[in-house]
Amino acid sequence: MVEELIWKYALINAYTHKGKANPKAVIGKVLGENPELRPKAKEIIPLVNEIVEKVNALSPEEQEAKLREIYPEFFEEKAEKREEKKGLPPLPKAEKGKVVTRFAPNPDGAFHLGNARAAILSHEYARMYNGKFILRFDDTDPKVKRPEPIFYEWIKEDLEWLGFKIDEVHIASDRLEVYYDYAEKLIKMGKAYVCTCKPEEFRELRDKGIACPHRDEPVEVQLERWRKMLNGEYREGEAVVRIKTDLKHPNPAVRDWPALRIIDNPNHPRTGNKYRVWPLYNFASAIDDHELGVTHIFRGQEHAENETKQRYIYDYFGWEYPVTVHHGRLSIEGVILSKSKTRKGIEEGKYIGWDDPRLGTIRALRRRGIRPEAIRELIIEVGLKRSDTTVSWDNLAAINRRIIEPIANRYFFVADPVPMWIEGYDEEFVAEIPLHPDHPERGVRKLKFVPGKPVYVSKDDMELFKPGNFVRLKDLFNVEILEVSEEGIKARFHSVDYEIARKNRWRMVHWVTDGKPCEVWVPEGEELIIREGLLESDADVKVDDVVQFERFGFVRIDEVKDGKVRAIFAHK
RNA sequence: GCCCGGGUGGUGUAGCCCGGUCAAACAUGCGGGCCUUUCGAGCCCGCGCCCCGGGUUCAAAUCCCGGCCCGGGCACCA
Repeated sequence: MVEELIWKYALINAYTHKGKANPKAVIGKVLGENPELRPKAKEIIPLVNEIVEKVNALSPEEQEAKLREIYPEFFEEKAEKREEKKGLPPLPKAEKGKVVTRFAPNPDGAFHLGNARAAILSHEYARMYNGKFILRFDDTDPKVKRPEPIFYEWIKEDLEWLGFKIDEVHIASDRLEVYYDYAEKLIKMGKAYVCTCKPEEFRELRDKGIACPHRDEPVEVQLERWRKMLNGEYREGEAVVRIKTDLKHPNPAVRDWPALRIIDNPNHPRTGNKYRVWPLYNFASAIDDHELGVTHIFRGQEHAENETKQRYIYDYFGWEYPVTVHHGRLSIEGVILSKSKTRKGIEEGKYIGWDDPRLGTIRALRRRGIRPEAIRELIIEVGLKRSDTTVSWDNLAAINRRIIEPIANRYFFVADPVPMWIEGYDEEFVAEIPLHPDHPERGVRKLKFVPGKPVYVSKDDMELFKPGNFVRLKDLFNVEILEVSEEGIKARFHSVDYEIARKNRWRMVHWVTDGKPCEVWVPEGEELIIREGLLESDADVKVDDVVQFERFGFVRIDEVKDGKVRAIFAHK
């Protein structure tokens, strides 16, 4: 009985590992799959050792035969094994139809790949559970991180471009009265107070764990001061509403944290100077997450401690805190993400705008021809890990390439053109080349060779052009290089057949006769390299097309103006 | 200083809560081959990892203790 079981696992183990079973692995499987045997482990181990020895003495053929005899199912199971378990793990405490998630950016800059992590996870889970996804603009700091009107639009556009279905949009600056109501409630409950200490003085007391003089004053006094905050009797910096917490909390920052403060001339892009009392992030966010029925929050681990603060409010009101998932920061190798760096670079004229191809904003990635699905896939692959991750551009490129490869039509682009004069072929030759090798139905482009006129080849291929070398001009013919000089290359026609080039392993290069001017912007870290060149004249490209310049890379057409083309490099 | 989090192939992640089906998976990368009018793509084969030390256990990537290293937070910012 038990022996037979051991035989089975020992044979499987031997079969899958070159004929030699490992006794430890066999014990593991026997006990792992048959928990009722575990108490008898001491008796089973010697038995396993004995049987493994017998199994290992057999030839692989005998092992397989024996395995087929006692456990033929193994060979069937093997075939149907290997189920992919791609995608995101299930969410704790999530019920179909009841999940509500939100993404709460400050519209003070463009949306970038780093923010996209929280956004995509939130949206993805909302869809996975047939729930609701809310976009809420956290624009409650008119001073330090000032929102700008354009970014409200851009963030929405970018999310939609990513394929989001946004169920609701809320704007914190529209909801100030709501926050005021809750603040007043907390004051009346004795859970919040108006503190008029100087910031440094408060900090000193706080660090010692001592209550400030205003904390324990009666509710009527607090309400009176709250009124003075609202009606302007207190100026900026003179009063702040604090939430009462444990004054001995190990983290001093948690102790009686500030909830609302005064800004004298907010000049807020949406509400102007209508409101002078503004909630701080933790207060507004805590109230809104409850008010809007958010069940699951995804945010960066830098917010992990804010949860401690916010929970005080939830406890005072008897609310249930949403499930939180904190992920690490996401960055991408060689791409600038930081909002402040980006802003500075734009002001200094270093970047051409928020969609400069060197940047990691969603708009910049889009401009380079990165598809939204690729970004989504990347984020899902990175998942929920709490530690920070830096993904390589290669990784994004690999995902993106798989997506655009079938759609991108092919063209010849010659960077830094060099003329090549060819002797020995006196007829016009028109090469017809499919727009996409796998999709002949899309049609062909025509490239013409005219005797007496040079063809242009790329300086990038210069090392192939050595006197005596042979190269094939792709889809045209093979030539022998005769001479290379400042003025260009002299070559002689050799043969038309591709087979000849193939057999001799001659390298293939691209060429054009009369191309149209084309420049490609190639972002390389901090640099933006502009490659000037010629695009085959028959190329009918339109803005937004993602195409492949053969042997150069995938690019997105950024502009077509007066016959001149500008493209932006995505990746090889 | 105080408070969190994390260390799995070259890189990025899964597995850890609940020890055995992990002789560790997936993607990317690298090497080789096949195919191919892109030294591209695709297909096939291969390479390569549980931070260190101790402990518990028949059995540890997984649990416990200690160490090392790396992030993040500690604003009247979000």
